[in-house]
Amino acid sequence: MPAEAKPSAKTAQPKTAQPKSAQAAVRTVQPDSPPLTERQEARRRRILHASAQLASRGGFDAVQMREVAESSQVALGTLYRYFPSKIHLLVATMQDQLAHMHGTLRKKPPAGDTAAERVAETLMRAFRALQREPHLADAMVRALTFADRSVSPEVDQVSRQTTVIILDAMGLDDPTPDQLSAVRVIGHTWHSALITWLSGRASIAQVKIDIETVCRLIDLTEPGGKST
Amino acid sequence: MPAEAKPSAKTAQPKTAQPKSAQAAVRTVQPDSPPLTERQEARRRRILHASAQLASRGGFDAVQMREVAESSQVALGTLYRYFPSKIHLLVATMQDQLAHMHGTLRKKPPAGDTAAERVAETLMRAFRALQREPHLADAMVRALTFADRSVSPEVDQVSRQTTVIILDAMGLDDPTPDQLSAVRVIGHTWHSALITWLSGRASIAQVKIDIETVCRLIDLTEPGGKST
DNA sequence: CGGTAATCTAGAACAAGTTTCAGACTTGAT
DNA sequence: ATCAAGTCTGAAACTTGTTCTAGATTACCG
Repeated sequence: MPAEAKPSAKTAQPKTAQPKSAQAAVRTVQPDSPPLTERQEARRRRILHASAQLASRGGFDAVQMREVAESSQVALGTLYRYFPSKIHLLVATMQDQLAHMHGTLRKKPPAGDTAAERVAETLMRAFRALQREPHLADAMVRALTFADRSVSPEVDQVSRQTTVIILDAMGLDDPTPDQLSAVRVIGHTWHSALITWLSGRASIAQVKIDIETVCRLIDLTEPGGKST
Repeated sequence: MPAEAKPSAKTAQPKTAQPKSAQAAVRTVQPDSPPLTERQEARRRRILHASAQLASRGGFDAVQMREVAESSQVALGTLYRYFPSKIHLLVATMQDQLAHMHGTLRKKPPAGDTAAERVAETLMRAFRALQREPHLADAMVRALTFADRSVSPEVDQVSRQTTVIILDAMGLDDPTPDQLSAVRVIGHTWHSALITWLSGRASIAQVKIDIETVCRLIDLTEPGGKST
């Protein structure tokens, strides 16, 4: 009955399926969502690629839906079927990049002695990676913070991915509520500091200091921390 | 020669002045910029009022430039002369509201024993105020995070204002670099936590926890703190 | 193979932010 | 009072995100 499966509003969109890359690492996504045809999978990848490419040049504004459609050889309507809005598209692009980064980070675990050091090192490493593609970073981060409720699931997924990366760096498997809260705060800081840097309101040095500062919170929640 | 003074690109708009950044940490606004005529001042206020009003209803999307112009009895072109973009307008609206809030907060200083407690209390109070106008909060915060470099001066001004509020709550006049960094991190967290709440990804309780968590950082930087 | 339902395409159409323009209006100086 | 320069107005035009439509394609079932 259906033809190429059906990436309809609940299917092909970035929301669902991603038997993709990082999943193995942490169960990146939801198990549901009808599988995509190979051609559909290919289309999806072409779209994400075009998105990242355009973003790498001019940033958020350079990612124009018509251009993405053209670049990825897909009709505008189809693009919208896969990604219901520009924001959805860019958030999906971020999920993609994050998964990639997580994989990279895993290969070379940070070497610090304390959890705080390792987390700070990891975040700075991620930050350095973003510096290499500032426009892309701009597009993704702007999309992330501008996203409204209709994109919550996807944005939440990105948050979770970030949390996993931080917990990984801490070397924790089973964090206490206190630690989870600290991790959330670190995520907030990382995110917000990134924005101030992207908009030219903070220097790289300042971002570094802020990250190091917030990472001290970890010591406070560590069982054997200084406050014990 | 000029007529009603000239709110031209460099005047009435919030853009100008930037002898700023950390300059006086309190010097809320720019001393320069040609003074506005009374009628211009009135127009500006009408515009900001209309903006806040529309935002209080539907949030970011409900603030449509044509409507703002109509509501404030100003031609569209004039609106754009005063505020070069919707983002500029909303950020200016935020400056307005922030100034108002700072005034309110000053009247009833927080009563906590420690600086951390006072800051947390102050932020939660501000948070409660925002809860009363969630749509307005949404519009302002989304504008703030979406702002690109062309709005940096204004956004920076908002950051500074926030910093002042926090320092006020701490009861500090002359913060150390360490403390300033902690304050920045608290600002990041406040901002980002607000976003997660607005987009429905975090509960009020969670925001509270995060704020309390990050405020503990203050203890770490306090001269007589536990780490000394 | 033929049928059918869903997908994809091309392109028009719509919405809201932003720009542009000609002409009427103000302001401050002479 | 007059004038020059800058401001405001009203309306059209332009841009880019998003929606809609009719028809061509594709996938899968029997």
